[in-house]
Amino acid sequence: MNQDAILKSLIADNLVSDPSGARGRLLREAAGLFRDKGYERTTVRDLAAAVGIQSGSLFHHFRTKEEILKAVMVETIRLNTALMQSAVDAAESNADKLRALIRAELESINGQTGEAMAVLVFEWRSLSESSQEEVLKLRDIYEALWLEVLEALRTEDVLAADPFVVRRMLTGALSWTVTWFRPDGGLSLDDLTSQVMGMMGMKQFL
Amino acid sequence: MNQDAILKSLIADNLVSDPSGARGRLLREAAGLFRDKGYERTTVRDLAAAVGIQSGSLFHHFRTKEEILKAVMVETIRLNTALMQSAVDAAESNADKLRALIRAELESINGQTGEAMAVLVFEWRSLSESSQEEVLKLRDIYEALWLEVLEALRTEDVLAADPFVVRRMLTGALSWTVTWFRPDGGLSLDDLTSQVMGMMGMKQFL
DNA sequence: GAAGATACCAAGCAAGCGCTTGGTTTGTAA
DNA sequence: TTACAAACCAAGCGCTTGCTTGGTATCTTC
Repeated sequence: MNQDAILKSLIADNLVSDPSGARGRLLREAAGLFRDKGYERTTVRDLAAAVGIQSGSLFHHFRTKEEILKAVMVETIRLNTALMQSAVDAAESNADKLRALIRAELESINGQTGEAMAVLVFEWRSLSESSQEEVLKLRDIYEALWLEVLEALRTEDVLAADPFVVRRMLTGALSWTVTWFRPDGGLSLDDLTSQVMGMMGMKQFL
Repeated sequence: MNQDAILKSLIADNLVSDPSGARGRLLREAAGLFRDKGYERTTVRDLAAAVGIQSGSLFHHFRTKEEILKAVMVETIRLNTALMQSAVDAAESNADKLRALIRAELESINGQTGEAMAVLVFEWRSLSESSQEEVLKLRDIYEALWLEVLEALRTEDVLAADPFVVRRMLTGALSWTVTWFRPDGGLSLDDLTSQVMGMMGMKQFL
C-alpha cells in the first residue's frame, strides 16, 4: 500500500481530515502558523484570516483554540504511525527495518507533514495536561514500532547501546533536522538516512 | 581551572550575572518559569512575583520582557562555552575530547544550567530577529569547538559520517535528553555519555 | 549628614486576547 | 417550495497583557 492509499484509508475511517475539506484546510494552515510563530503568538484572528473567515466563525468548527492544536497533533500521529507501520512491514532484515524507520521519520519531519511534526515537538507544553495524556497514548503505539526493531538489533549485537536510550537519542537527532535540513542543500533524505546509519557505526549496512 | 573558578572569572568580567545578586536571581527564576510554562505564557507578573517585587519594578532592571529572555540565553551560552573550552583542553586524545564535550553538554543540559539550556532550545522563536542574530554569533564560537574535534576524528577514520551532520545530530540527541533524562532514574550522566559513545560505534573508547 | 543615585511601589492605561452572541446566508433533501 | 441544519458574519464583552508614570524608600559616597 502506497502513501496516498494509506492517507485515503485513514480519511475514509474518519481518523484524519480530508485536506481539501474546510476542517483539513484549517488544520494545515494552523500547523504552518503554529510552527512559524508558535502557538501562543498565533491568534484566532490569524487562523481565521488564513482560511478566509471571521475569527468568531472558527468556533463553529472547534470549541477552543487548544482543540485546534490537539487536532493537528492527533491527526499527524495517526498518519505517521500508519506510514511507519507500512515501512516496517515492507522491509526484510532488522537493519533494513531500522533504515526504513529512520527514512520514514525523516520524511515525516521534513516532508509534507513537517510543519505539523515541528508543532508536535515544540508546542507540546501548550497542550493542557489532559490533552497531553491523550496524545501520549497515541505516541506509545508509534514508539513500540521502533523498540521492537531496536531490541532485535541489540540481540543480534549489531547495536552496542540500550534500545530505549538509542530510540530517545534518535528522536532528538531526527526531530532536530527540522531546524537545519533543507532538501535543496545538496543532501537528500536518502543521503541523510545513510549518514545516520553511518554515525551509528552501521557502516556495513549503508 | 574548575567549574566554580570559571564561573567566578566570568562574573568578574561582567559577562555573567552573579546568581546571588538581584539580576542573577531574576534570570535564574526566569529560566525556570520560561522552561516550565514557556516564554509567552509567563507574564511579567509571574516573573516579578518569583523574586518578590511588583511587576512594574522589573522594568527598572530590564527595558522589555524580551530583554530578559535574551539575557538568559546569552549568559548561558557564555558560561557553557567557557566550560566546554576547559573540558576540551583537559583531554588528551581526540576521542577523549569528544567524550569530554558530550559529557559537558549533557551536564549543561541536565545540571545547573539545564533550565536555561531548555529555554535556549525551545524558546528560540520568541526572540526578535535581531536578538537571534546576536545570540547566533555567540553560538558559533561554541560550535567551532565541536567541529574541530569531529573533523580530527573523521580524518582518523574513527568517524564514518560527515562532521557537520554528526554535530547536528548530536545537538538534537543531547538537547532532547532534557525531556526524558532523570538523574535519579538509575542512569548517571557518565552512563549516558558512554551510551552515546557506544551508539556512535565507538565501543573501543568506552 | 547632605546629595545623588539606585531600587522599588501603587495605580492604571492602551492594546490585544479568546470567545460569545444574535442574526443572516448557503447547502441539502423531501 | 418548503423546511431545517450547517456555515458563516458583525459586533463586541470581559479579561489579561506588557509597559508607563509619579512618587517614595534605601543605599552609597564624600
